[in-house]
Amino acid sequence: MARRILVTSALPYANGPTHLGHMTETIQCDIWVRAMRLMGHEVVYVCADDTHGTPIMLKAQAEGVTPEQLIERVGAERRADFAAFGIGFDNYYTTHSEENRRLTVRMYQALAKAGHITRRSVRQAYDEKAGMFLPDRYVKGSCPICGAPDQYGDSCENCSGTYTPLELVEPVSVVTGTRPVARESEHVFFRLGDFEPMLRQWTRSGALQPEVANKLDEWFDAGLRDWDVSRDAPYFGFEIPDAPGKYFYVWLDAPVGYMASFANLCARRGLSFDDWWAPGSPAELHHFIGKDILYFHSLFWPATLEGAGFRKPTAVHAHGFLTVNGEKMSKSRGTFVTAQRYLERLAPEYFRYFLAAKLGPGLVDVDLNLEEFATRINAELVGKLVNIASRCASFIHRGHGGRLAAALPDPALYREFTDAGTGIMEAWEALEYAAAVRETMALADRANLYIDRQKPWLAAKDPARAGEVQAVCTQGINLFRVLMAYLKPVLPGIAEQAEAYLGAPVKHWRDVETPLVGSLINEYRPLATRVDAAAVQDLVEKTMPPTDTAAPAPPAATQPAQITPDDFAKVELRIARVEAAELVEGADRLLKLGVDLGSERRTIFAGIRGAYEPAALVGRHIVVVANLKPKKMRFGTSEGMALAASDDTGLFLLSPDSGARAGMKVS
RNA sequence: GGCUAGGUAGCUCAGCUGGUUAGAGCACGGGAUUCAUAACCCCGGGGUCGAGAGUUCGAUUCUCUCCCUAGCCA
Repeated sequence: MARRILVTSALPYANGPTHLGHMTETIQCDIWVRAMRLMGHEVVYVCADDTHGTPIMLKAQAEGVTPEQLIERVGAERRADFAAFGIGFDNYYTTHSEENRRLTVRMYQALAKAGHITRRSVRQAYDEKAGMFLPDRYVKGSCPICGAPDQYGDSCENCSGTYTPLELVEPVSVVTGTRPVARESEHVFFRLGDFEPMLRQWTRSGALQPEVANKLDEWFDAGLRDWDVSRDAPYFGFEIPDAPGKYFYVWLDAPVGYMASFANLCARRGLSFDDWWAPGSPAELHHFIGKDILYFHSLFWPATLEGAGFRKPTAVHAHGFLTVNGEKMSKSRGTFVTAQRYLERLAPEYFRYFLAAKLGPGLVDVDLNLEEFATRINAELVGKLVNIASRCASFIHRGHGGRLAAALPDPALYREFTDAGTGIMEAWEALEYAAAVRETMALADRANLYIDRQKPWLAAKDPARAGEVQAVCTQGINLFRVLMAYLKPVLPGIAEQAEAYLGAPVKHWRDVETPLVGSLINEYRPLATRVDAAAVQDLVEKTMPPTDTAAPAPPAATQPAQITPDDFAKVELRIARVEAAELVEGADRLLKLGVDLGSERRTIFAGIRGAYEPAALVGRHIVVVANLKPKKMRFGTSEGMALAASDDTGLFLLSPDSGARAGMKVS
């Protein structure tokens, strides 16, 4: 029976670039969405930028732009990054929207009317110079408990003690560096405790992972406190209707952004909002979140929904963080990998595959070990899976004009593959991604073994056995097709290419229960290529060794290996004339060059924006690598590489002496 | 400190409600093969299943204590 499912991934905060941590979240969610669709369910997948709050306001100030300009820019970057990684949102919206304002106000008023809102005065740190109240994290000072210096205003990293900013010894405002003063202000509170019986029941209803429910018991035991949902001006957010100068705390309107994004989609797609959000709605509501925001999604969110007369989530799926080479993502360690940095080096679906191979339903962190990443892609994805198609394709083409045999020689084996589908799809649904990938790859081993046993390359030497060759390879290609269907949630792009190659789309995973026989298939082109281990290692920045010794690093510590003239001859260098040059929207370092190579025109993206004005390049002759494999980037495909010299003092394009013409070979 | 997870081959992990000589992939050693993107196939070495105690005819699997790791504590 087809289910109706609304899925959300957590709203990324709009204050910085998208990184692989964000991608981990959305990819897990996107795989689930695609899997559920492949099972025939109706799924709507929405997300949005989380745009309100003090950090956004201050960041915009620091950049000299308005908050609206900041979130507009970040939003555009986010959309592009998510699209590049194949995240198939039905809608990616923003919490700074009219729909969100309307729904947040509606929720607040309903809560107030039902008596779940209360007000009282609180004392807070106030920065007189900036004229604003300071969030806890914007006050630093020495820990009042253990005396550790330079601690945030909420808790101590040294002794784990918690306190308020006003208790800090020698407190300092992070905004202005001045000493904050205590000031009273009336705040609006949500009475979370009103919902404790409902929450206790809901958390054990199957909506949460067992370990999460255990965790919540701890919070129940500690007692549910009122939740402060207001902030004083200046604040970037929605003003509270009956409290001028007060704004809704960003965490109140952020999850409402799920509803707002959906409402915005309703208007475009003719869906009924209430069908999905009214109490008792038969539609399911699934939230995917990071474990850091469990508190908001498992307590405040269901309580505010219930109190305001909406349905509650069917499930909240929390996941762990992404670590890189066993360490937290951190700028100082060089392990902070932005989506951009990844996209400039590797194919997005490789990351999707790696994650799927590692992810389970729990809260454990996933480690991106770069060596393992390269191994899994090369050994599993390319060496095992894609290899099945690759090793069969040529036989079907050479002897049989691309036509598959009329029947499978081993229907029982095929049946084993299709029978495995139920279990694999169930694994996707249960978020047991690693298990699903493991089972699929075990089947890939069997497919390779089948081909190895049948040895079509031997039969191919005997014209009388042509039918056998065709049959065996038809079997192999069909086994491959089944496996691609199972991995389609993870590898939507590669799966589509495979479907195009076979001329048979897969809309439902059961579509592959019927084998593909007797039909023509297209010319095989590699569906995935091995990754270069160096490109993978380059994801993390080489961090400078500690400079305690103050000794300068020895120059060129590692000499590249020597090469032969033959090695050099592999590189085709040619003179090119720059015909056009332009800035690339959204890329800080790139220029897009249109170059004349004598016999043809090429587009090349070069990371030289910092050193050259586009206009100054037009008409210049430069040196390019002409036989470089085209590289797909987010902005287009780069069909070569422009050579330039560089070190930390600057970057300089190479030019030939006058007389050289476009297309000339350099050797 | 409290709580939540986890500690199984060099690495990443699988082992459901306790039951024959503890498994897979990668890595490593040997062999075979050449259709395939040095891919694929066969064989092999390698583990006191964190430590100790208990329950049991029998525990990696259950109980307790301890050690270690990660995370959470609004």
